[in-house]
Amino acid sequence: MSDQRERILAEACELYLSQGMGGFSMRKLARAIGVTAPALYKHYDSREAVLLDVIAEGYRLLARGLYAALGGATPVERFAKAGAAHLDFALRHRRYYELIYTHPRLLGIDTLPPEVEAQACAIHQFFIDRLRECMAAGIIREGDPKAAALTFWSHHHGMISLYLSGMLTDDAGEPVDRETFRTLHMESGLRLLRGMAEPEGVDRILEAAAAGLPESALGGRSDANDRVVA
Amino acid sequence: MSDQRERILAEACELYLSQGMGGFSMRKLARAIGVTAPALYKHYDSREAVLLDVIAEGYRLLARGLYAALGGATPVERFAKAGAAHLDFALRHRRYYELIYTHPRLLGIDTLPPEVEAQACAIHQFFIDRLRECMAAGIIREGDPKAAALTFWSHHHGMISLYLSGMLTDDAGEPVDRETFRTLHMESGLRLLRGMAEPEGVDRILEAAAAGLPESALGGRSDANDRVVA
DNA sequence: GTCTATAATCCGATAGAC
DNA sequence: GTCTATCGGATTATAGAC
Repeated sequence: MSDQRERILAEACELYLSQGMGGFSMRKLARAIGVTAPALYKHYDSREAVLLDVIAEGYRLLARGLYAALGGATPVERFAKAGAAHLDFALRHRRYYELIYTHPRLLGIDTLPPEVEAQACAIHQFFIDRLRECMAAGIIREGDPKAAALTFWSHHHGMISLYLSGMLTDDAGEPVDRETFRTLHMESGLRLLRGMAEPEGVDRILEAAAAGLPESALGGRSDANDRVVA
Repeated sequence: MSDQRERILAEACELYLSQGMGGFSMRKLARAIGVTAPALYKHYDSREAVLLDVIAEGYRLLARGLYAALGGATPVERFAKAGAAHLDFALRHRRYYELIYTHPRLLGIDTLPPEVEAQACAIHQFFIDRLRECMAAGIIREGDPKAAALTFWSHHHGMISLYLSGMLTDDAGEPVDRETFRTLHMESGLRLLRGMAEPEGVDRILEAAAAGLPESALGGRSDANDRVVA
C-alpha cells in the first residue's frame, strides 16, 4: 500500500469518526488531505471502496483488542478480558462500533467483501470459544457454547447499543455518562450470570409465553417490512 | 390532519421502510405519491418535519402494541405479552424499530420534540413496571426494578439488533431466518432467566474482572471518538 | 499523481401562476 | 393545493493536460 493510500485511509477514518456518514464524501475527504477530489480516484476506485476500507480498519482494530485477551492465563481471565476489550472498543471507537454493527444495506453497500465477512465470523467464533472453555472449566453452566455466546453477546451488545443511541437516561432524563454506564454494564452482566428469575418463576413465564404464542398480538398493518425482511 | 397529510406520512413510512435513509428525499416522496415536490411543503415545513412525524408514528405503533399487553390477567402474563409485543414490532416493522433505536444525530436531528422524548421514556417505564410487578409476584428475583428492566431490555434489544444487522448466521454462514430467530430468542431469554454461570463461577468471574479493571487493555490510539462522546 | 474543467445527477427550498 | 420554473448547492465520477 502506497504512503498516500495510507494517508487517505487514515483521514477517511478521522473524517468518518468526527462527522459520521453525513460527512463522508470524496470532496470533504480530499479537502481534509489537501488535494482535489479526482486525485483520490488514483488510489481508490470509488467512494464505496474507501468506505469498505474504513470498515475493514474498524474490524482490524476490534480484532486486535480481542486477541489481546488471549494473553489471559486462565479461561475465566480470557473471558473477562474479552468482555472488557469489546466494551473498551465500543467506548473508545464508538463510530467504528456503530459501523460494524450497522446493516451494510443502510450504508449503501450490497455485500461486504469476503475478507471482511470472514473477520466478522471470526469475532463471533472468538466469543464462542471463550464460552466453551469457561464451560469446560466449570465457570459457565454446561450447554451449547454457541447458544451461550449468543446470549452473552446479545446482552453485551444490547447495553452498548442502548447507551450509544442515547436511550439510557438517569432519573433526571439526562443520558448517563460513560463511567455510570460502565457500572451499569458490570452490574447487569452479573445479573445475567446469576439469572433473573426465581426458580419457580421460570416455569410460570414459560407457561405464559406458550399460551400467548399462536396469535401475533400486535395489531398493525403488515407493510413493506415483509418484503424487506424476506 | 388533512387526508393528504396522512397520505404523505403513510408514503414516507413506506419509502423509508423500503429504502432506508438514503431513499428518504422530498423528491422521491413526492414522486411516490404522484405529486411534485413543492406540493409537500404545503403540508410539512421541511424534510426534517416529515422525518420527525415518521419517527413519532413508529413510537405510536410500538406503544399501541405494548399497551395491548396490559390486557394480560396476571403480572407474568403482562410480562410475557410485553416481550412478545416488542419482538413482534421489531420483526414486522423493522425500519421503524431501527429508526427508534438509532441515535437522532445519525438521522441529522439535533433534538427530538419533547412529545417524542416523553414517549421513549414511557416505553422504558413500561418495562420497569412489568419487572416491578413480577418481582412483587415472586416471579423475578427481588431487586431494583429499573436495573432489572435494563438487563432484560438490553438482552432483548441486543438479540433483535444482531438479527436485524445480519450478524446472526447459521453454520453455513447464511443469515438465520425469522422463525429460527424466534426460537433462538426464546431460548436465550430462558438462559437469561435461569442464569449462565455455575454458582461458584460468578465469584471467579468477578475476581478476574476486578483484576483487569485498572488498565484499559485495548491498545489503540485515542482518536476523535473522545470528542464525539464527550 | 495531481491538476482544471466538466458532465450528469441529485438535493432542499422558494416564487408565482392557476 | 398543485403546478412550472428556478435558485443555489451538493454529490460521484471522468477527460485530458501537465
